[in-house]
Amino acid sequence: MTENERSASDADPGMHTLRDVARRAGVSIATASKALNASGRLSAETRARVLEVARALHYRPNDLAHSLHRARSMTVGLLSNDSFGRFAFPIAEALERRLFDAGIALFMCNATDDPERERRHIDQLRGKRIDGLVVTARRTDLRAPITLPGHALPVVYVFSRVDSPDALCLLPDDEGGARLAVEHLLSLGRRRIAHVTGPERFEAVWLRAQGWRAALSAQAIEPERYLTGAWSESWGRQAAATLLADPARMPDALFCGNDQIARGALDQLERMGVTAPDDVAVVGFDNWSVMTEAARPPLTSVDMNLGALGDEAGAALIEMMAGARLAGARRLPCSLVVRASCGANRTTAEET
Amino acid sequence: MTENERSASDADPGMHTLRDVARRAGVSIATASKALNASGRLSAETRARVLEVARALHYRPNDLAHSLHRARSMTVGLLSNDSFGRFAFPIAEALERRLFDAGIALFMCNATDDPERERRHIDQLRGKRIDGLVVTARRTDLRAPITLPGHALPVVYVFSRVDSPDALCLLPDDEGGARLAVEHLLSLGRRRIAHVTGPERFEAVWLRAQGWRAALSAQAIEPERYLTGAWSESWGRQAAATLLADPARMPDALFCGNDQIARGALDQLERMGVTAPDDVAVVGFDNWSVMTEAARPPLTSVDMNLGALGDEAGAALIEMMAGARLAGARRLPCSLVVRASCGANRTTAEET
DNA sequence: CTGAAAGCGCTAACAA
DNA sequence: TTGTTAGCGCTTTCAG
Repeated sequence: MTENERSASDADPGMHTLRDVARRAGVSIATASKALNASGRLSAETRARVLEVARALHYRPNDLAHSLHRARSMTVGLLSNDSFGRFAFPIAEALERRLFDAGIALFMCNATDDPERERRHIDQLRGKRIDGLVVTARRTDLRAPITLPGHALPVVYVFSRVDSPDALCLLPDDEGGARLAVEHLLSLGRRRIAHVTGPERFEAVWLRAQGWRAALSAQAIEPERYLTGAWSESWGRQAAATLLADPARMPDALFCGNDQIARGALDQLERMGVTAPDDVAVVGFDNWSVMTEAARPPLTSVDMNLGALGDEAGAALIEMMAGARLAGARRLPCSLVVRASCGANRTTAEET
Repeated sequence: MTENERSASDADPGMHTLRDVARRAGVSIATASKALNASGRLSAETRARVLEVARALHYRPNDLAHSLHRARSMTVGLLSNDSFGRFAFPIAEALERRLFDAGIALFMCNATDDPERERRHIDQLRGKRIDGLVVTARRTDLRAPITLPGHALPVVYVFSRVDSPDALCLLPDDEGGARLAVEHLLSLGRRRIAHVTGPERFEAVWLRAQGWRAALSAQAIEPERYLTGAWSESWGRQAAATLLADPARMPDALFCGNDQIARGALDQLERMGVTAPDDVAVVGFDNWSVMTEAARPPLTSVDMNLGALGDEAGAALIEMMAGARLAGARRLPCSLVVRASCGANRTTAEET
């Protein structure tokens, strides 16, 4: 009876069970279990025989049965209340890696801002007996907390904010990131630093503006020339044109709310014969390589360290699954990645 | 004994079991099961009582137990051999939606081109007793087939290609998409259509070039001026400069291998005082809105319909899980999304 | 050192 | 119409 008695070419041979292994090794199921889990006391010879058979049969224990027994599924849900876009993705990736390294599998759930869909996803996840849940989004704005009926499940909100004080929310420190950018411009001697950013209904917009104001005020500079618009290149172009229209009030630096705006602004500067960074320095936000590298000159930008955020979310969830009670809103530091657009020729990143 | 006997504020109350429901409704477990599954014959009164209790307790059946019994986990793995980027993501999203609508949950696995990591992921998925597997990638190039030891599991490769003839591979029709683009340019009267594209080691590069050649040859036009380089804007700029250097051989259209190249080319045209689309029409590939909308003029581009690809992958997998034996490489049609850069002022999409 | 038995939560025969 | 029982695959006492 060789190992290919049931070969992969059979029509759905199913997978071997512990019973198969035990039978073929001539031991009881309990013994086989002990051998495979290295638990209990067993003769080396028996253990070796069981392991040998298991390997030959490509035996893989059934996690479903295991989970049923242990009441722990080693499984976590990742719920995005928006399609996983440019922001949610780096987070999801780092999270997945962290959890996988801890032996935890990740269910991918996309609710696309549809409450009914979200409800059904949560129901499905409850059925799967997930041990934890990560909620993420495209924006860091406030959302309604997840309610898990009659069941205290560890939940981490990442790049997503919730009102409840006992919820754990992991967010980028937008304000600190903005301060970092503006302080860098100040250190390079810029004084008339304008801020061009996105729609004011985004929390990130006013946090970043806050950082811009704080950094300027700290140097006794009055923050003025604050323009909000869309998150687009075309808004960046338009804003730059507006800012440069009056030569008497010409800024010497632009801190932009995202990289697209910054790139549009750089474009417009060039069209108007204003050179960056000599005449006007520009700094963006997001450090999105597609933008920073294509911009001319390459764009200095604030990096939200989304990977670190996802990693931290995984670590926090693992702690919570082990019983820790984590709560509150934690803001993780951003970094500034310096490129040519701000007038320094350093290309290294500096951490906060 | 009210429903909040075990409220969410308890320290990990766990979840209620069918036994709890049965006990509280004063029936046997089997009866409760029948009531909840609407199976067997039951008095309406009993059924109602059971359902009422179940609702009050927020009872959710344990899918793990169910799966163990049915030997079907209603669970599928999504394995990306590269981080989910711009291409894998729209696919993943549509796939998730399709599977979720069929009651199937999706495990997210990222192997990041690391074979050892891939192996461990597959092992984990085997343990979870997944009913199917979707393999995806950032590129459509050939990869090694997944091997599932001793177990015939339905596998769909999407945006990812495998040599085996009995593997099902779903891919975009790159060649057809390119033909679509070039035919459109031809229909607008362009004749000297150059092709600027990415590195030749990408399968997509030579497929698209193939389409470009085929469309031209069909009109008895000799395909010439074929330039390969990086997938970047800066390559697009450089290539455009090269193509326009010799006024005697000036092209009247550029078909680009992706949107970044196309955008770079448009940029360069403008810098050289060549107006698009009047002097030179430009068409891109990918229909990546970040690029097409920021480009000036807005960029006409080929859309690979990645969502449709993901949806189709889900549908195919569901069929296979039901016993269908699907195989072979299927190429799904691309569409052309017409914007201003090619000289037409239509803005509607036309399907292949 | 090894095996028999109970049980995780659920479903499906089969009895009553 | 309802209940009893066995079993999905595994782990874990507890006897032998």
